[in-house]
Amino acid sequence: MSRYATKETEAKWQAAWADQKVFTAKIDPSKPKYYVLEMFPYPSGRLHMGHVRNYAMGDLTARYKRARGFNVLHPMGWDAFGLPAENAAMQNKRHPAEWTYANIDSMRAQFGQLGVSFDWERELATCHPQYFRHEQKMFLDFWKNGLAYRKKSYVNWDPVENTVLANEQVVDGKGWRSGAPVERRELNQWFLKITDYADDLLSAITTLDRWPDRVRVMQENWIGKSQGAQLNFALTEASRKPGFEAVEVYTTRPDTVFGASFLAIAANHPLALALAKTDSAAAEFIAECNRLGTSEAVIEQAEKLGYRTGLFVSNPFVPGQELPVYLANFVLMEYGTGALFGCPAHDQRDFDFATKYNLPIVTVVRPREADASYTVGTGPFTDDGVLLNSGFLDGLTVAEAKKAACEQIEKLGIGTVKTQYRLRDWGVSRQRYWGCPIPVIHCPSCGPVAVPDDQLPVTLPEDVTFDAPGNPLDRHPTWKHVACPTCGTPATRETDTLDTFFESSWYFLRFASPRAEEAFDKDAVAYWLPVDQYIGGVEHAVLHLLYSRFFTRALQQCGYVDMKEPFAGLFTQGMVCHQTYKSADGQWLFPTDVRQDEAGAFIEITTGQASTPGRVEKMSKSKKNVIDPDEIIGAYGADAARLFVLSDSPPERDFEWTTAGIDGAWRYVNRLWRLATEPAADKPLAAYGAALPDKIDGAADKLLRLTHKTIRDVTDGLEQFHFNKSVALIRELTNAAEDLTGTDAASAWVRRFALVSVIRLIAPMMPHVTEEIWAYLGHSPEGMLVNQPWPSFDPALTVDTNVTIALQVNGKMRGTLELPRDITQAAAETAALADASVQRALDGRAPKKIILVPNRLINVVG
RNA sequence: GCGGGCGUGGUGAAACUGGUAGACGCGCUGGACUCAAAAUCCAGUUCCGAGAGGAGUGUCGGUUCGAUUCCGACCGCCCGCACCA
Repeated sequence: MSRYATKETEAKWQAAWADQKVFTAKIDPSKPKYYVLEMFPYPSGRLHMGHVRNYAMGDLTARYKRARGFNVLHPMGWDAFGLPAENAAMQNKRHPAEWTYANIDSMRAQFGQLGVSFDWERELATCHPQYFRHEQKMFLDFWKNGLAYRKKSYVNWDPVENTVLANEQVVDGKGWRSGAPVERRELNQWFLKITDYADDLLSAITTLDRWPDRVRVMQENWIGKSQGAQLNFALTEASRKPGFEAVEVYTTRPDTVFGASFLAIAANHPLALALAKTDSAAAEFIAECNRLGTSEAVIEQAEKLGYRTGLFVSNPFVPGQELPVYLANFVLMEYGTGALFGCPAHDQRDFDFATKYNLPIVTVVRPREADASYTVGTGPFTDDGVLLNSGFLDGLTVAEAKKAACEQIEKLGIGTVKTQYRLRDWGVSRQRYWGCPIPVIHCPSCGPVAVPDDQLPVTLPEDVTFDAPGNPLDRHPTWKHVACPTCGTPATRETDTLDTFFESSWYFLRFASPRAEEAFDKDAVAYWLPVDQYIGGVEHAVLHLLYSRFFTRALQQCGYVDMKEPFAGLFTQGMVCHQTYKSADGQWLFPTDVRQDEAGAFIEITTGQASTPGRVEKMSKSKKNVIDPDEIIGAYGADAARLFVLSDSPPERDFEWTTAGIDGAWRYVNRLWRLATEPAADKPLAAYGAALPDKIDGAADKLLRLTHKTIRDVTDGLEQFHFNKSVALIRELTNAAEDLTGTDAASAWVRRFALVSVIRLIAPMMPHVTEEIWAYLGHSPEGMLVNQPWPSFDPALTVDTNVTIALQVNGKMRGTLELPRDITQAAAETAALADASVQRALDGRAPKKIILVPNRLINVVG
């Protein structure tokens, strides 16, 4: 029995596709275009199984759409800036560029072995000056158009590393590498004005009808629109300070102003800072808050604390009522006005605060069914209800009272109706070397000045060291010292680089014309964009996808492109998981370090000791539950690996890698190969080009009809991203083709038709073995399988002449009947009542009613 | 707490708008081939029951001739958001 030779065959076809430039995309206005894009990878050096799954799906889509007659664009590039390169530089004394480009080379080779249909002529790497020179221009254009600005902002500062940390890099309030407590520090940072587009980004979500609901919901939550009022609480005479007449607060519950019992302001609120100058206890409290860091997880865990300032404000709705002003560690300067009023009776947090500091709790909303004597008890009442103890609002519902309160606020001239967003402007400054330099020069007399066009790109100096903490750009002896482009006096370059989300916010546009002198060739963008199908992990549901949506709008505003939504269709695939194992002393073990003994117990191979199997979790280096794609491709070939990751689970769900699963896929590859090359004596295949037999009936006719049905259903499955169902249908057809015996011409012809249909349907998943079988079966004169159109089906042959109908009595299954299609009610009744099991179940009773669902079932009610 | 999703054999999962639950795969059991093993092939595999038959899609209830599917209550799991004023 011959085994299919994966290595030689896969390499052969990969070379053939490349030689004929099969996947090179060219603009062709006569054909409909289809842009398939998988999120481009960070060049870590090796593909992991998550990549294999992601790119198997993208490649399937690209190859399928090509066969359907689309002009497909399927490019690949590298998200090449980022921290790991700097970490590697520190550990291995290798320059980040050298390390990155070497990684790109090895990953490109791995993609080649997988047989993914990329157009490599469009390859780009974001760390290349020919890429980021456009990005620097964009940044400057954003600045000119008011979409980029500089402001002081609080960051997570690692005092040992001398750098800013992202929130994810802060673990338990400490730097992930240094272990030093993270500080809140105020730095001058560049921001992009994503908030300008908050409302548009939110309302346009409804147009993204080919995006998963959950991603749309996540973006809605992230933008976090709320409607409310901004209003002033005047400071009492005794509390006034120069420049502070009142405290402005934001509220979504203007209906509860009558129930206010305190004001709370952020520790870094201007009033708090003014107060700190004369009040050392307040200054102490503020310093304590700043030690907390800015990570939301940290803030959440911290105890809610207040400091009573001794200042008072007047309640604008209750003449004469004075409310104490607190500094509070839970009030965020970044949201609203950095100040709020507390209404303990109708808000959980305010209730807790009031209880802790013994503040009054005034009930101003009662449940509809309660009477006017209602007061809140052990907790706040936060539902809808009716107002009381609230002067002109009494008797109104919450919604009516909000409206009335807002009108009153505007009439009194103390505030306005205000829509607020949770979304904040995008901070893009990073104190890092391996990123795109921000093309700005700081001049002592002119301030920040744009680097002139003819001096772009600003490139990174290569002679840098990573042996000291902090930013190598900042401590480089010469790089930052330049003359001011405006006045010529000595000035310094901006030493921060851009957040790497910047590069990934426009690469999908650059792919349309990757070698164009301008950032974008207008015709190419007009033809290829938007991306028809974007595929990637759900972990990018908010940041990358929201930034890209904003960026496209910003580019439109600056005249670069004429569109605002970059991704028409989005698919988020699940993670690749694997069982974890621990050794006897509690260390993680690689799956390859563990075997099972005869009894099924897990044994650590090197020590012979028992190993404990743990949960099935996302493959990660730290838990060692990883499988190296190279080893799998070496042992089983790319086709088996691709088939397995597509066949076992719905693509949006997590996928568990198992040895048994890849074995099963491997068996199928070989089975197909044998069916084509060594058919059994009683199961011959017709010769290439054999004429359609005059008569096909019996079992051969059934297989013929099943083949047409399968072509229809597999196509539907692929259109809907139900890859696992399509695989199941193809395997079913394979089984049926193998089950048909007979050496007659009709059987041989149909058997061949079924088998050829199988390889054509599964070719987008397993492109190599199917190409080989196609050639083996004599189709070479028609050209390669990769260039064949998608198989079509004959609707007339997707229905059977006879159908199997379920037979029920009172809704319970009593058997099945083989009947001609579309029989009449009368014929169905006769057939059903003649059935022995129906008579037994009726037990002599007369049928009251007989329900016929055409070609499906007959239900006798009796 | 708010929002979204999910719960089906030993296991990954199918079942279109209510109409034969468990397709397809994995595993397992038995058999064939083999000196033997691997590979391959054949048969079986939801549970109880020898059988007829009965039960069964997280739990309880409802609608219906008929419910994995629709409605109500509950239990459990996953994901996102959250001192957001």
